[in-house]
Order: sequence, then C-alpha cells, then structure tokens
Amino acid sequence: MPELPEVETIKNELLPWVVGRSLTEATILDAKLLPDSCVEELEHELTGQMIESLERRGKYLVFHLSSDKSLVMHLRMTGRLLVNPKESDAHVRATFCFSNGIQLVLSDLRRLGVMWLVEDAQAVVGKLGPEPLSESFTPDDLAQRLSQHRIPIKAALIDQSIIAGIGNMYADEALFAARIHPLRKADALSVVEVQELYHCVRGVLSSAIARKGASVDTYVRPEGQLGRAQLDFRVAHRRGQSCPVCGAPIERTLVRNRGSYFCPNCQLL
DNA sequence: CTTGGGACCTGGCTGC
DNA sequence: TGCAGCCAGGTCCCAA
Repeated sequence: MPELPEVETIKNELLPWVVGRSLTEATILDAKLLPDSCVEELEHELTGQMIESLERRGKYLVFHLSSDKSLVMHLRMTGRLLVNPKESDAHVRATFCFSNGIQLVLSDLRRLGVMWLVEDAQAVVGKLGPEPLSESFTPDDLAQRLSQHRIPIKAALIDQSIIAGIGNMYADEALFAARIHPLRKADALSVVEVQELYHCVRGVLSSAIARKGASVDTYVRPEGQLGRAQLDFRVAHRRGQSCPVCGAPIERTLVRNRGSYFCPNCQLL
C-alpha cells in the first residue's frame, strides 16, 4: 500500500517520463475516481496541458499543470501508476497519453484511489501535518504535536493532520524500533521516548525510500519493478513469527480498527 | 471539542 | 470441493 516511501519512489521514477511533457489525451474509465468533477470536463481540461512539475506531499502526488491548475492524486490502498505497461490489466481506471509517446496508466484493484483538478493544491493537501523527512521538522515539533492528543500513539502516527505520510506498516515498524507499545497514549510519552520515536520514524522512512518502497500486496514501481523495503520489516505482517530482538512471537492487535503488529516483550504497555 | 468505530472497495486466503 | 467470512488499510463520516 502506498505510504510515503512508495509515493516518493513513484514520484522520483515518474519524474523523467512526464515533466516537461504535454498530455495529448486523458481517459477516465471509472467515474468514482473523481469525487468532485465530471469525467468529460476533466478529460477536456487536461488535454493539451504540460506537466510543469511533479511533487509528493504526504501520500499525495501533485502534478502542476501549465494552466496553473494542479492534478492531485491519491492512490489509497491499491492504486498503481504504470509507464507503458506490457501486461494486460483488468483494473485500469484511467490512461494518460503524452507528447513523448508514453502512456501512463492508473490501475486500482480496490477502486479507492481518487483525484482532483484544483486551482490550488492546498485545497487538498493544506490540512496535512509536517513532512517527517523535511529538515525543518524537529523532535520538538513532534513532541509538541503528540502532547495535544490523548489517542493511542499508533493512531497519532497515522493521523495525516498530525504528521504526513505515515501509514499502518511504517507506524508499526517505527514503534517497534522505538520500543513503544502501539496503545500507549500519545501525550504520555516521555521526552526521551519522543526523541527516539522521531529518529525511528525518519530512519524507517529513509531506509524504505532507499529500498524503493515495500512490495506487499499490489505495490509496484512505475516501470514494473518491485520495491524491497518489505525485506527489512521486523514486525509488520509478521504475526506469530519471532521477534528479531528477543525471539518472542509477534502479536497482532487492533488499534482504531487497524491491524497492528508488535512485540509484546519489547514494546511494553 | 475529542475520540472511536464503521463504510467504502475487491480479491486472496483460511477454515469449516 | 465449495463457500462464508476474515483480512488488507487510507480517508471520510457519523455517533458518543
């Protein structure tokens, strides 16, 4: 599932294909993709537009167009962006043809992905919390934000308005690395614990970007290769397997209705 | 106001 | 073998 490292990888690998290129044709095959606009209007508005730049904000992709509008995309659980896919695909939801002859395909098995064409991308991404990997984001920022919430720390880490880009998998990995139980209250962590968590969040995300994302479930990179970050996972999706630190079996519990994997011995409540 | 839980969506897997 | 039900989870929406 695309979280920050996966979306960052998609952005990096898509960049050379689309930036500076013009859209010759846009085809939306699933109206559910557009919560706020109609298919024909959006197809028409996109045609002829040049992609001036492409950026990631949280888990969103933002295509800045020559019309000064922005196409903002969220892949949610199973959305994929593929360049010139060779294999046939029953879940294609949109296709984009570019002036350099390439075809960009949006495929989405569970149909939860969405996109918006907006005057100002802030209308979509404005409510997001800080980027965890930005230089301006400090341990004090994290401490200040966590201190305002009584919710489980796991729920706080995946709340996009508190901090942007972390999803279920990387929240579990960061909490394991920091030896913090997912159900601890966000505002009850010590200064030392928050500092440790800050470094673990950044470490886990940076390593995953270096590995080009985690290919669990449906994630593949735009040119079809798999990511390798899942090979580093120590607790995520490893219920029953041995904790790499102490050997105890990894457990799964629910936090806000999300499966949460942790070591009951290393991460005490 | 905050917090928590369900809905959305589909296909693979598990267990009876 | 068949099939019901669980599981995956990002975000929105509603209720307490």
